[in-house]
Amino acid sequence: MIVRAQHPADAGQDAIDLEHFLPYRLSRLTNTVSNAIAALYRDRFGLSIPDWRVLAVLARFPGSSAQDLVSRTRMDKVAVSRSVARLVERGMVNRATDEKDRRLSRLALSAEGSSVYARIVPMARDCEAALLEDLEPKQREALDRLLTMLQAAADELDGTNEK
Amino acid sequence: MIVRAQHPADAGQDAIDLEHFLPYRLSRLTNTVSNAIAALYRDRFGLSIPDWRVLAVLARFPGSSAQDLVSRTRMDKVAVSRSVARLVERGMVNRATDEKDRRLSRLALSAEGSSVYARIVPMARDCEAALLEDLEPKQREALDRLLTMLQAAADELDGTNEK
DNA sequence: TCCAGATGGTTGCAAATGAAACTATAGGCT
DNA sequence: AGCCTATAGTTTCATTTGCAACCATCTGGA
Repeated sequence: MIVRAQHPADAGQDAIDLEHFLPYRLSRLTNTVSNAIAALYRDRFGLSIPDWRVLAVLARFPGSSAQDLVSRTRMDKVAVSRSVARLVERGMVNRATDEKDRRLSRLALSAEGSSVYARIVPMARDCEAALLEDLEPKQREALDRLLTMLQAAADELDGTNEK
Repeated sequence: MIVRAQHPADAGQDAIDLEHFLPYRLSRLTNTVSNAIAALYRDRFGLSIPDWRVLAVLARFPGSSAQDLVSRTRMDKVAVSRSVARLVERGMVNRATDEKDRRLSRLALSAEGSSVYARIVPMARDCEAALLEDLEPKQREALDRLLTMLQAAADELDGTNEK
């Protein structure tokens, strides 16, 4: 059934059109991308996005502590703790207590973890490539700069609202 | 305490640096922005972001059905149902059963809802303005185009992965 | 040495989210 | 009319998430 189209209220400057509202557009884009990618990791490897992020950091920075993961991924420390627990449980990550400071664990990919990671990387790259496919090199540079600036502005926003 | 920096693994092309990985950057940016905005709505008006989205659509398209809200906001229909229930409960939205098709409700802002909406709009605009502050007009246009292209590519991705 | 406060990490609980089942109404087909 | 399927919307349940409280360990100063 076709739902009758509604007449836009003529609210002029006093209304916001979500379709053109930057935060909404960002949110929609991110959700679409994240869902597509999450499906990929989940279906093939039973990994969530947080899991994948942990793997990615450990591949690049073996021996990271949970705290290192928090700062590198910007994930919540609880999310990190749980991802790590899952991955250790599944034999993808090895955990060893640091001898110097017994509060922290040194984490690294196991052979199994490295193997899974190596199989995911091309998929992740393909995803990114598909997103950027229609952008010319100049546009990609522009995107890079814009994202950096927006993130800085957002950090600012977040900081000032906080109190 | 300063955590000892880890040596990046020299994995060359086989590793992904999250900091430069587009889906991750998008996700991070969106989270930062959403959190900042959510805090704003929540603290002042006890509204969640889904609530705010429903208000925004109803302000522009009074008489929308729940289904209209779903297609306009891209929210899940369950989320819409719950937001609407909350807002009706709190007297911000009026619900009336459509006479022609008694399955659907016609929704609209109440006076109270309009008033809250009117008070939020400037805050939302300020947020957006703060994000765009440092961008020149040309850059804003570029951003607009890029977001449109990325969303199209992401929709594509989502569609192809689906099966 | 010993205590107070800071830091690393986990656990418990409550709220948010999503998929699927369910109710109610509509509309087409025989 | 009587049935079958589709649509609108809600409810239920299981999973995810985030905050806060918590335990263990470390560090610096009296």
